[in-house]
Amino acid sequence: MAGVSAATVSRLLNGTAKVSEDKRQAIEDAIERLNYTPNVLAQNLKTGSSRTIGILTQSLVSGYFADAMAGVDDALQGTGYAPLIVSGHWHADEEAERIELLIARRVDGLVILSGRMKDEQILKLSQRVPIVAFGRDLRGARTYGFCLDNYRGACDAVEHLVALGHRDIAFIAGPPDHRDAVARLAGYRDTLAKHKIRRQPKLVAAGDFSESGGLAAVERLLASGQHFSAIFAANDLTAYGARLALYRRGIAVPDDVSVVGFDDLHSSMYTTPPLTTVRQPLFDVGQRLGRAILTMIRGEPLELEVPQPTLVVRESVRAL
Amino acid sequence: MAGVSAATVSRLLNGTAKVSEDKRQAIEDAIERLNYTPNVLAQNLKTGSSRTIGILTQSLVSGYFADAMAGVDDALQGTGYAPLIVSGHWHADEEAERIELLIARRVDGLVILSGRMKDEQILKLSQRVPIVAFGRDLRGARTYGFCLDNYRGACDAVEHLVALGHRDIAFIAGPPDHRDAVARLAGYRDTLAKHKIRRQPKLVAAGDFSESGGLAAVERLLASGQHFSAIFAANDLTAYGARLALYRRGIAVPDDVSVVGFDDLHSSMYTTPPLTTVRQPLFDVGQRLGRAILTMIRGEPLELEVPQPTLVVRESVRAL
DNA sequence: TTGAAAGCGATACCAG
DNA sequence: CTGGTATCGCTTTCAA
Repeated sequence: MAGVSAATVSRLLNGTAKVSEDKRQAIEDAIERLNYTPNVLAQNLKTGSSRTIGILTQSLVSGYFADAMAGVDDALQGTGYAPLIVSGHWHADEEAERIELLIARRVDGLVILSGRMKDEQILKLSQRVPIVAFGRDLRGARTYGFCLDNYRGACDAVEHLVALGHRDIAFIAGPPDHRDAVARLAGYRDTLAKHKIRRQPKLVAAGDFSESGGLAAVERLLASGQHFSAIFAANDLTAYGARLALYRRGIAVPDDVSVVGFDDLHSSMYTTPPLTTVRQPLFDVGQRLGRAILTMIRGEPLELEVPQPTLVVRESVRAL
Repeated sequence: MAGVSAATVSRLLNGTAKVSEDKRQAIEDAIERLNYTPNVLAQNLKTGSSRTIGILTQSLVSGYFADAMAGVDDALQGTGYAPLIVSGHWHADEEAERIELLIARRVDGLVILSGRMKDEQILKLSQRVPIVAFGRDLRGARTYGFCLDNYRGACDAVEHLVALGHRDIAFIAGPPDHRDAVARLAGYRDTLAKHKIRRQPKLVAAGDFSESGGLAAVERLLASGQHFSAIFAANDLTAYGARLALYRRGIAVPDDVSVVGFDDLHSSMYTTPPLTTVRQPLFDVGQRLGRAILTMIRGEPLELEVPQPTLVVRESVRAL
């Protein structure tokens, strides 16, 4: 329609070579009139790149993962890359399956958020596609993975409680097979030990990173008869559940019992009282992941510094 | 490697025609050894279908949209279609831009969750790709859009309050340019009128569907000196903010003031007290959207019934 | 600066 | 049942 060859159109659109002014005009007119959009699929087939980044999350409805995904999305914005998001639902098999789906679609890179797959599996996958991961320590030619320092975050939380005079501090744990949960428990234990606070096994209750788990844990804690002036919950959701259990028993927060969470979900700013918690900068993490995978795809060396969790003091803790 | 033509491999993989047992074996061996995965991009180019469904959301971090997305994802599961998610951030221009990106990637269908684009724009877009939308009433050859009955949901909420003896009911509105927000306000007004409760303009405070908006609204409400025994918030986030504002003033919920929300986010089950609210079955909506777009792609006629919002009574309201 | 032509990896029609 | 061949829409030499 513009009276030129396809090659010329391609060159104009990609800026691959100079195109004379009159042809440029003609081409742009035709594009306008035809409502033409290049077929990315054909481009991909030719170039071998889909300009798509696969994101494997574990949940589409979790505020925790959502923040990280938003960060990745933000980093991809304006780069010509689009995110293809799939969820593994915390199930190794499903994760592997969804990743195959991404690879079949020829994603140029993969961002993996947590999960239960083995590190070796990921390493093997990285032969097929560059990968950056969050929630695991990975280093390789086409792989990079990092964690936040959950141990230190937990230490900070407990230090805070201890500094305010708390000695009987209960802990509601996360899933024992989750590395972050384990690190947080270790931080709790070690900090108590550091301050020579006697360990009371009854003060550690099992949880599962969910509100209902936190609620049930507090009921067990209360039933055990063991005294505690503060609760450190393995994550914010757990803290929400704990807070509700306390409310049901008429136990005031923070007047009767102090509560500290972990993650700093958006909503933690608006709980009653606003929750003191350890902030994980997930959006920031997501951005770094997004930028990292792009750098890796370009074949440039990547230098990443890992952000730190920080204690956010709000109103759910009081001094004893 | 299997000593057969590409055509035969294609036939085997797609079950398009019978393939003799020995060749089948040879092909499968080769696939195994080569770690071969069909290049979906090339398939797409040939078939003209990307086996991808574009989802336009407005926020990656909102529990409201997350539920709907999870529903779509669930409906797509096992169908061979994968979701490509982009966010418009409540900005018409950005929405249009992100949709172009999806179309350039040749998505086979589009799921649009809310947004600020004009219906006409969407109708025009539907010439290029089939579209199902949530949050707008659309009917067309390759378009289908529906809303939940926000008006009725709001009526139910206010009826509940009135039935329990509340007369001075404050309302915290949503963005005035948001159709759901408008419908909820209308439901509030009409229900009061129906019960011959005098309209008190001071009892309607502006909000923006966010926690901070709810918090500020309650402060203004309190400052106005106008008495109210209950607050109906245009959405749950607003209710959270309202609840915190009340807490800061030492006003108990529900003893001093009752609070009702709208949406029924997950976390509303664990606020203190658990929030009475109007439930929008977003996951269900997402599933229907996912199934609908698939039906539409197959060219089958679609018959959709729209689910209803329902009042979920929890503990943030008391009888007067 | 431009066009012709080859080719990316599949599918589908046509013979046989 | 199977192979050859054209084709999908684009990018990229190679010549002109």
